[in-house]
Amino acid sequence: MGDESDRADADGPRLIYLVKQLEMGIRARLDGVLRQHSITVPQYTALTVLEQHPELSAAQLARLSFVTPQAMEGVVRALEEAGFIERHRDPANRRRLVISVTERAHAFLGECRADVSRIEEAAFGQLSPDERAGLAVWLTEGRRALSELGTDS
Amino acid sequence: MGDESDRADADGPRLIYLVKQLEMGIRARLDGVLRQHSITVPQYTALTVLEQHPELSAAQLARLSFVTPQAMEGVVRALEEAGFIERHRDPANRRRLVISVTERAHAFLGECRADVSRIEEAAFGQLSPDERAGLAVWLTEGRRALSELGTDS
DNA sequence: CCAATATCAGGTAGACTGATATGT
DNA sequence: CACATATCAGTCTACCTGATATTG
Repeated sequence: MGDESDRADADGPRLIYLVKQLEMGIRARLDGVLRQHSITVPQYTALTVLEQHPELSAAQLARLSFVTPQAMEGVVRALEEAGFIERHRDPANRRRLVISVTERAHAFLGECRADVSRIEEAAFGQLSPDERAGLAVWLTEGRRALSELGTDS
Repeated sequence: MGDESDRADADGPRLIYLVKQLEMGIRARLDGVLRQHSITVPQYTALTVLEQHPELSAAQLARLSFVTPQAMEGVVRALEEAGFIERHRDPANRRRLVISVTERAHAFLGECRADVSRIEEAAFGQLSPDERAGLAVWLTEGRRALSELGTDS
């Protein structure tokens, strides 16, 4: 049982710290860029997820994002008030409010794309396409593994 | 100029999104674990950085963490009030308040180690030592590249 | 009756900008 | 005087827990 903890010391910082620190750098840069477009980082992140996953409910989006439904409610409401999403009652399950991304949101995301791509290139520009693909696999795999554990221990 | 943005579409989600989503999963799990130890995720993260970088000032820690000095001030003050750090005036530069980690903090971090290691293993347990090392290099490199750009665009 | 969804209410923490005091 | 550091003050967002109504 002492094996993993000893190794964590020997190998220096844990991977989860490195992920966190890299994300802090991304968030700071993204915050500066998105401020000019009058949207927050969580709102923008949620919007991009919604763009790639149509027909999602707020509760499903919350689970994908590892936050409570209440926390996601505030983000989704802000996006709705900004005219970036619309919510319609699901006829099959009338308790579900299905989220759809508006045309305005597509246009908005298009306007942000170049700015966001610059951050992507700043962080990972030195990696080859193969290295980027490998990194994407590991990040995705880590995310999937954590989602299977649930939010509470 | 359309090259990077087109490729971002073709390759699916950007790496910065994957980093962000993985970090959200880590944060949620870490939040649940650290709650039981009565410390927040930013405070714990700052404490581990301070443990590995002695003689840091709050301003330096803020730069390392990609936040403003004012934001880090609140985190550092909480750590100070909890008895995890002490601050002493630097004799060479009397405007600097050098931070040192207390014995109590070392003991506290030791108590958390097993719980945090479980999260690390949950996320990256399927990676080989070589793969972990490679991932660490890319994450560190991305962090370094972003820090050279500064917080504002 | 229980589970899932949406949402209201209240609380805390962390992040920002702006301003100020002090030391180099 | 310019710059770095520390820190006060105000504000906003985002996250949490708890509670409630509705639907399946």
